[in-house]
Amino acid sequence: MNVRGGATRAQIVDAADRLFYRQGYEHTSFAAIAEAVRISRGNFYHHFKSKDLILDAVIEARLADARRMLEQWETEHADPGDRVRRFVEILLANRADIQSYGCPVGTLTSELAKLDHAALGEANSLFTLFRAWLRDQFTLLGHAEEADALAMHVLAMTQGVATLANAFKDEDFIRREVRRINDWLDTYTTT
Amino acid sequence: MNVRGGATRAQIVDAADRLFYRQGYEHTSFAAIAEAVRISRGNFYHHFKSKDLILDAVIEARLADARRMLEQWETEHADPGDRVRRFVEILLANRADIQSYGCPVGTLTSELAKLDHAALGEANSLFTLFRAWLRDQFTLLGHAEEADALAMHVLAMTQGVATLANAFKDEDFIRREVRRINDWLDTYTTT
DNA sequence: CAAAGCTTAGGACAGCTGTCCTAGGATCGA
DNA sequence: TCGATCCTAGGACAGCTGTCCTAAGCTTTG
Repeated sequence: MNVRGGATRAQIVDAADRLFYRQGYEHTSFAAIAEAVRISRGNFYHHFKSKDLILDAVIEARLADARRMLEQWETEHADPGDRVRRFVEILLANRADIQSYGCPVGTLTSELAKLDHAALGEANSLFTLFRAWLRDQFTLLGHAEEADALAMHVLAMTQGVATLANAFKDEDFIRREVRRINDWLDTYTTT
Repeated sequence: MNVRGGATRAQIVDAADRLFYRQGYEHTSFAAIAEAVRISRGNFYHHFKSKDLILDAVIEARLADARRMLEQWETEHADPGDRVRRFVEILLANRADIQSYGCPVGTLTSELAKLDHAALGEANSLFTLFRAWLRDQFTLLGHAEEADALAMHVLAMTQGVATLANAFKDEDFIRREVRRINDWLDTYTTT
């Protein structure tokens, strides 16, 4: 593969990622991605034989990013409680995008479920990644038995906040709910 | 308007409602709705000049249904706390649909947001309806000052549960979270 | 009964979709 | 330098989309 070849492919995945997030998977056409990368549709087809394959690549890229992010947090925070807090604070860090487009994981999963798309399982593995990671943190905090339930609860709260923040575009609401989640976390993380 | 005319229109709205919920708005074509109602596309166009107008009618129908439901609850439960519990228990009553297709309000809102669709405001008014109703209940319970924040919190939790139930298709998770929400509600509803 | 209006069917239309083909240009290895 | 491989462009294709038209049937009203 050429030097530029890999770069083009990465650009396609990058543009598709952004467009899928902002406009939805189905609503984003081949032509739109090609235009965003400024290549012809013919060239496009050389890199990805079908739209489904772009989706696969996008999900893989998101998975890789997420893994990198979680590993990063593990080096930055020794305390598992702080790691969970860092996870919840994604809502604040990405509040602008969340208000405009919702959660990238939740909205993709829900769209693919409605489309009955083959890649739904892969998209769900994004949720599974976070779920397992959160479970590990709660286990480290000494709540092994209910760790998975707690992980799911954190996921549910963040998803709910993202959905409503998208609907009402209310930044104060996000801050309030993050504070509430953090207060709740204190119950499980106070030394 | 003929007797059968109104019935056909209602059938169209009904079929569109179901299809929009199960497949998403964009993914549902004129032809699919027409086939579900067993009428020709020409006839279809006589009742609705555009796809957007069907969406408007579907949202209006959902709003009317929701209003009826909330009024019903007000006659059935004298205690505002019980009314809020009844709201949360939608998650259990509709658990099969929620696991398959998510929340009808949340998924529609999030799809229309991505499509940048003109009817997004109308779809959001479904959320607003529930928000205002919940706010009223919390006000009646003596929490006027934080009533709106509590209403939003209930909405957020139910949305989060719906999203994850859809992703993981886990009925135990739904039951667990409903119990958790009810426990939380006890804090605000115990006499 | 007759006219008017409502309802229905079926097909036509342009535009967009994902897919695919061909052919020329760039880059690499020997 | 020369052949092989990769990359790119542009267009063709069938199929589906929402929209619209026309003409025939039906129901209601006078």
